[in-house]
Amino acid sequence: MAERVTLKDVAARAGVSYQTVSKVINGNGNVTAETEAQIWRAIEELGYRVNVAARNLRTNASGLIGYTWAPSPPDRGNPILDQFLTSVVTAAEAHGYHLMLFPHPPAIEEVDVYRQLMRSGRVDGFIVASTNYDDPRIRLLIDEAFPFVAFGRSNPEWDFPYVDVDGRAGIRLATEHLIEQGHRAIALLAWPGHSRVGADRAEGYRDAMAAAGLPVDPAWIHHSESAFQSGYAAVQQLLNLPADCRPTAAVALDDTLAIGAIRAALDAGLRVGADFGVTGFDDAPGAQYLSPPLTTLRQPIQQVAERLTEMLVDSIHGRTPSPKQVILPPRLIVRASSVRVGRED
Amino acid sequence: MAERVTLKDVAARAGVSYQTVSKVINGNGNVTAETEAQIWRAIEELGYRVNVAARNLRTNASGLIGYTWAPSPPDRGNPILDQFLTSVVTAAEAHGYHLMLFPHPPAIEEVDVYRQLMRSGRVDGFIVASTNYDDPRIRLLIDEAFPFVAFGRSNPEWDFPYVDVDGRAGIRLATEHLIEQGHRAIALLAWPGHSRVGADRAEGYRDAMAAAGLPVDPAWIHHSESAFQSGYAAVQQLLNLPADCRPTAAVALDDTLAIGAIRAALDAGLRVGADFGVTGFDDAPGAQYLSPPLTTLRQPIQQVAERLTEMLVDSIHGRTPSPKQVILPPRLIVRASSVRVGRED
DNA sequence: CGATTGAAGGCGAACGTTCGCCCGAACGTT
DNA sequence: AACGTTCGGGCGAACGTTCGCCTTCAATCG
Repeated sequence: MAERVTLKDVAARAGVSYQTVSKVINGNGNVTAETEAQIWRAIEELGYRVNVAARNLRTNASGLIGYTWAPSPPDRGNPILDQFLTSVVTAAEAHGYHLMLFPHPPAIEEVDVYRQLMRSGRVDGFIVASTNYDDPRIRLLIDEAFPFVAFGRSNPEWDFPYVDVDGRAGIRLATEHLIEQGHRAIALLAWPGHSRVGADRAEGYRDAMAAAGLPVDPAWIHHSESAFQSGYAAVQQLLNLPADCRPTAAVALDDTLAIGAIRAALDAGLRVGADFGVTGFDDAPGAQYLSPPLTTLRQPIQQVAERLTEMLVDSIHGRTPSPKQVILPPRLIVRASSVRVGRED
Repeated sequence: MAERVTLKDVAARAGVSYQTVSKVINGNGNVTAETEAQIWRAIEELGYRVNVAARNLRTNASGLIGYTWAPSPPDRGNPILDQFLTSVVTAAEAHGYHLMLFPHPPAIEEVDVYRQLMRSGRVDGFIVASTNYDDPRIRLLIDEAFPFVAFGRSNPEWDFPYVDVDGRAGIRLATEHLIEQGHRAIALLAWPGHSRVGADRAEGYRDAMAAAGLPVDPAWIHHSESAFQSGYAAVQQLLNLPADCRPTAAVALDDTLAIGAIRAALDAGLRVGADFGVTGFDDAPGAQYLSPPLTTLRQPIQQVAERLTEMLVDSIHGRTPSPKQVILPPRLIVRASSVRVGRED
């Protein structure tokens, strides 16, 4: 257990007052180049590091950004958590911040946990993910005027800083791509319930179909949990439709559904790509190694993370981030699952 | 921006000194049930939360556990980071700690970053992952007597607390399983270089082969980067061996290699499972949805995380964790990629 | 040549806790 | 009746910073 080196120790060695050392470290204060050099030397020699607890107390800040995320079911990891966290942590450090994780609270205690973290001064700001309509966390943070940035949108009438990926444009791209491949009857594997993200992505499908003048048969739209089994079951049903309204392709709102869809099509004896097109969303690791490799949408996670961090740091420092809202486009990654090679139509 | 509520405010309302309030909150101090109730009421009414910066300064602790991890290449996510972090964060909170992430430092600055974090008092302890022989981080932390727990082993002569998964036993299980399926010529898809984990796992393969009295042809052992392409290339080469020494199965040290191996076998016209057995390691999300589903080893991540956290908290509080070293067995998950159905041999 | 200015750095105070020690009252013991 | 003990709670101090203001001294100016 090493002895703690404080400002006073450094000051004694450099022959100045300890407050002057503080000034040098923080870049304020007028000091000759000579004394400054002496101070830095003393710091070096003693291996001094500022005591963050003391600094935090004095400056009333913590240097921490709070983040939590909904744990995914064990059979289905969060495909982008790794990348996301890496990017956020790196970007945060560049601004002198660190990321503090806290457990995902049950919905009932949700706002309480946020309130406690802010009241106790444990974090300077939040990154709020998995947003939804009427999100109570966002409501709270707006009301308390506490710094935060959301990864995802919420109620349009609420004015708060967020970064989001344009799921609607993404799914539109995927749908257009399938149309281009000659598909006319295209199914949609969507999510259940009233999810902000799900609704947004689904719009992209309708956009593309409408723009191409293609009718949408209600039987083509499946709402189900994001799970392999759901995707599988959905496509099984779709393939049982009468031939005149049987879809030849499916746009899935996420990769997991898409993988189930592929398997169902293969099991039905279809060649995925040539006979039945499938697209996903997320570009989960391994999507490229499926057979056939999955066409999907890749989110610009690193950019998202960087923007989120910059905007949050601005908010923490009392600056309004500009722009206050950012929407980034995903990129369509075309692989074999959606491509008809040498088709005749 | 809400006014900060301090101990003094609570004390004034409850009609006691602020130090008494502190005592009540921390569970020390002798107070009548009556005054205690009054104090708690005042806390409730004012919505008081302790100021962690002040507490940290006084107690010389931060309530934070530091963690970093090597970011995985974009095409291959960390299959277990999500689960691991969820488990650690939850376990830590149960002990009053939070997890602080910091960017993975380049090897050159590695120990410096750890040193700074400890000197500045930003964290009370570390969880050190991806350990290796002669790991400089472990050396540093032992030397400085700073609390930490490793996820993984290092030099056997170093005595420090760790939790590890028994990769050797795991790979042995996988190999034995393949032998049981009738395989005699079994290849090993191993990692390059001098990796602690890689060496350990590879031992399990030799164990099983030796125990079954099976010879190991050096041509069966491939060392390469953990990547789809490596697994693919390795199996291509293996299948080109003369028939009398051509392996009929492969044990891979991780799922990524295994997936490459499966594809190579399929592309060579073999039925994976029946003609050519493959096993992986990690049970990556999606491994069960491959075709064929992948036989693999699942690490008891949640247990690992819980043990790590308990042990670290013990260390932080100056208690020697007991046991000081924990090795947990992985579980073999048998799926179709390694099973010969109705084979005749 | 005295007054003014600006740079260099010292100094006191405060941030909100926790910790150890003290004190008075009440009680029981010899 | 004098004494020790325990209980309930007060009080001063300290943790290591940062911040604003003050002092000193030399250089500049009218």
